[in-house]
Amino acid sequence: MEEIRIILVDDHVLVRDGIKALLENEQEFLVIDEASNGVEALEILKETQPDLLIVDIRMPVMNGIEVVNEVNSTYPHLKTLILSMHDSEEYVLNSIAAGADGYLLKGSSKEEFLKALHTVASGGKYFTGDVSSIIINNMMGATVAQSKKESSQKELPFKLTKREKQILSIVLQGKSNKEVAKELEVSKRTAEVHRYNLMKKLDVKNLIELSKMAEEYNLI
Amino acid sequence: MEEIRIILVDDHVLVRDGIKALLENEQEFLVIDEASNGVEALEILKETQPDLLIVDIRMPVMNGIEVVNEVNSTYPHLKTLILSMHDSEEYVLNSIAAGADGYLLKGSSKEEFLKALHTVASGGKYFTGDVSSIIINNMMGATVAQSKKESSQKELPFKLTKREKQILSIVLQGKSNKEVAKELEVSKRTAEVHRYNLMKKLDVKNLIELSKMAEEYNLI
DNA sequence: TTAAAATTAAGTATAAATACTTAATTTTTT
DNA sequence: AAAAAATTAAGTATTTATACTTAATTTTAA
Repeated sequence: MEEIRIILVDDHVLVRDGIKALLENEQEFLVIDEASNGVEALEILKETQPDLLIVDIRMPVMNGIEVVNEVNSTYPHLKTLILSMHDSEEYVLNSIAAGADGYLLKGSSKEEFLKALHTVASGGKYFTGDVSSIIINNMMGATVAQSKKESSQKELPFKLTKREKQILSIVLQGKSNKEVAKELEVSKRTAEVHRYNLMKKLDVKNLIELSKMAEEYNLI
Repeated sequence: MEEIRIILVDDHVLVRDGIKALLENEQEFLVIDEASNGVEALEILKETQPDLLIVDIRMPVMNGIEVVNEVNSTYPHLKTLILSMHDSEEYVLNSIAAGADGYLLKGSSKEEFLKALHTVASGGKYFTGDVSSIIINNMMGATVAQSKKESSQKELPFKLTKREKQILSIVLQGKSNKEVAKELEVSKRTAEVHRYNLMKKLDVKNLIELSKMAEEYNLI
């Protein structure tokens, strides 16, 4: 196995030196260059392409997340590991969105650091367990949603009749009363009344509010 | 601070004994009971309620994920930490869906184990970095989507003018042409024309389609 | 088996949106 | 400075939605 070529990007010399010292004992990693800010890093990348970039978030001129973003669109195969002092939601989520392959806190142990490097270098992701609250909560809110607390859906402060739900679902397809009427084989006036009644029940005064309301309470 | 009361759920005596031995040296944790499968665990919970459950996934009679699921709907405040031999996608994702607060591999270090316990006990989530590939990849597919490969947004097959975008955003708040006109201090007829033009550009024929389109191309 | 609720649909009136066209001003780009 | 694009707004006609009320049937629940 060839060694993994690394570029360090951090504005503190001490941090870079520390990491270099640490990696000197590991023959599978080779620090080939270093930069003290994002712009410098991108300059280096024009000439030398490493396998992995270890990037600090907070840096002058161009921060780590911007670097990752840029790297990701320009050199898609280059791996990026964020090394941050902070576990803020903003940093973590933006790192993921930017396409970072890993996220470590500077307080991590040497063992975890090396494990993260190996994982990321071999195509995996490594986000320290310390930031999993952020990731999982974001994931839950976005996709799986509830599960803890109340796993049932929001209680409706109103009750639609069966027919009204039918009309609602057709209305939410963008159909007019005339079209609703044709589809359900009733008079246009009937469709109008149902629509009128259900909008009154839901206390909305236009289609936009209606569709939001329907989504919120996942009617239909 | 009171000690954290724990119940161990694992079908291997040796594993339970190992964890007990490990936690005996930590005065903030107290193993109050143990079970060798899910059903047994739920039986115990009817009488004693701990703060935290450490659960193995593979168990006879009732597996760990089912236990977590059940615990989550019956005792929502009880924390659950999955201890697994495996980092399969199925296990990890199902654990999250079931509402587990943490996920550790049995190969974890003592330090990580204790950190995970503390994090979970205090209301956080702790998913070991070893499983972050799974979580992040799933997250990307589900929510953030692209970022690697093509990080740009969908190309618009049409171009709205600045004014049209303004009108659009107000229209999407459910406002009528009259209201749009008042807000932008133009005549109602002007608002009508803008609305007409933008709906034609977007090739939609009602508000529902318009709001879907706006969401899809994240206009506004 | 009644009473209550739901479905149907008409009447009446007003407001709003749709579907254009034409065209005078501004603003922006070349 | 000229051409192109954007903003403004009027005209005209038709369709659709809103805002009710009243009321005849059906269906459902007590």
